[in-house]
Amino acid sequence: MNEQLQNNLNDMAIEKFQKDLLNWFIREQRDLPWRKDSDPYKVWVSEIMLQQTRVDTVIPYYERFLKKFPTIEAFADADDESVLKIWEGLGYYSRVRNLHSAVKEVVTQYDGKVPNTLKEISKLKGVGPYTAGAILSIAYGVPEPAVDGNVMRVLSRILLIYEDIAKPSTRKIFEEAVREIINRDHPSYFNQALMELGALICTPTSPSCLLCPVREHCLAFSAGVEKDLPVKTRKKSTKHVDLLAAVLKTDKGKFLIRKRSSKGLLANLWEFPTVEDGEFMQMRTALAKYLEEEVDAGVLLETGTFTKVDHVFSHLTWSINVFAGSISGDIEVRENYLLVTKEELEEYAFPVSHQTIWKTYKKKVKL
DNA sequence: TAAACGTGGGC
DNA sequence: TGCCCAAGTTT
Repeated sequence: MNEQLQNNLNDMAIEKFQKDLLNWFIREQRDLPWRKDSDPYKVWVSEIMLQQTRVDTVIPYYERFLKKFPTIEAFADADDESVLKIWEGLGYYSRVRNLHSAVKEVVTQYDGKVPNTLKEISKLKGVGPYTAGAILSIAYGVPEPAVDGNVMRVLSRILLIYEDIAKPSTRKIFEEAVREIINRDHPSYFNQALMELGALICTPTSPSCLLCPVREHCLAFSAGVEKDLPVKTRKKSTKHVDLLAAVLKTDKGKFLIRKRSSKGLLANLWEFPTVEDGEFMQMRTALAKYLEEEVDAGVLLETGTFTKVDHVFSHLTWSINVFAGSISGDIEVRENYLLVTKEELEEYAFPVSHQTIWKTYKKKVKL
């Protein structure tokens, strides 16, 4: 450990810090659905949902999820389509694929009991260092660090740490610090209190230092540099992709949808047939011809696009121009395609961009 | 290590 | 509008 950091830790009144922090947490913590009990399965589900996702967004998903899958066995038995559907709109869909896979492993290999050791729990898919520490401390009372973005922000200020928190290697520095200051009698409260402080008081911009229960321990506050911390380099800008999509209806009123690849972006979700808007595909007739080959049937697209959907991901943006059209003839769709009624369509999981396409289609085109 | 991986909210 | 941010993990 860096010598300056070690000195700062040595100078810290750790017991007083713990007491101030824990008392504040017990008094001020939010009433959140995953704080009603410490069932390891429920803690696990909540921690996966909360990765890179706001509390307000997670709450309704968490409630729905546990209503549908109340026990670890119930979730283990779920089929892949319903698993994806309940995650629809939450983003980072590999989270739920990994969670499902890991839960099945726990049920078969650990008799349904979530492992309580760092070594075993860390082997589970989707359980990284943060989530491992969170489950161990919150569900089992094990004094492991659970270092997330909140903890790095809070401790960078309290301990005056100028390491770049955008770098993967930096997390270890904060884990070492937490190992020195964690309250070993109440690791669950301690870890949650650090995160809660980051969420409510020690916020990224304009922290509420005058309300902070541990400001007397905060080196950044003493030095008046709390707004300069944490140090975080920013990522580069996103790429742009132009797409063409088609909402196609048969004369029997069914719609053509397609399952995305099991790898990469939005894996396994469903979408309206889409192509990149390259040199060959920029014309409506070229798109129709392409679709005809895909479904081996006649495809007729309307003249103009009925909507344009712009969607921003964390690492790229899509601009989708969307046509409405019809399919006719003896339709034999390929493996990953499906013809469904409008009611059936709603049972499948779509990315938000294609939900938007569907809503617009229903509103201004035919339904 | 850097990049991929979603979405919605705040300013 | 555009950029940053939110209880990260995988490759």
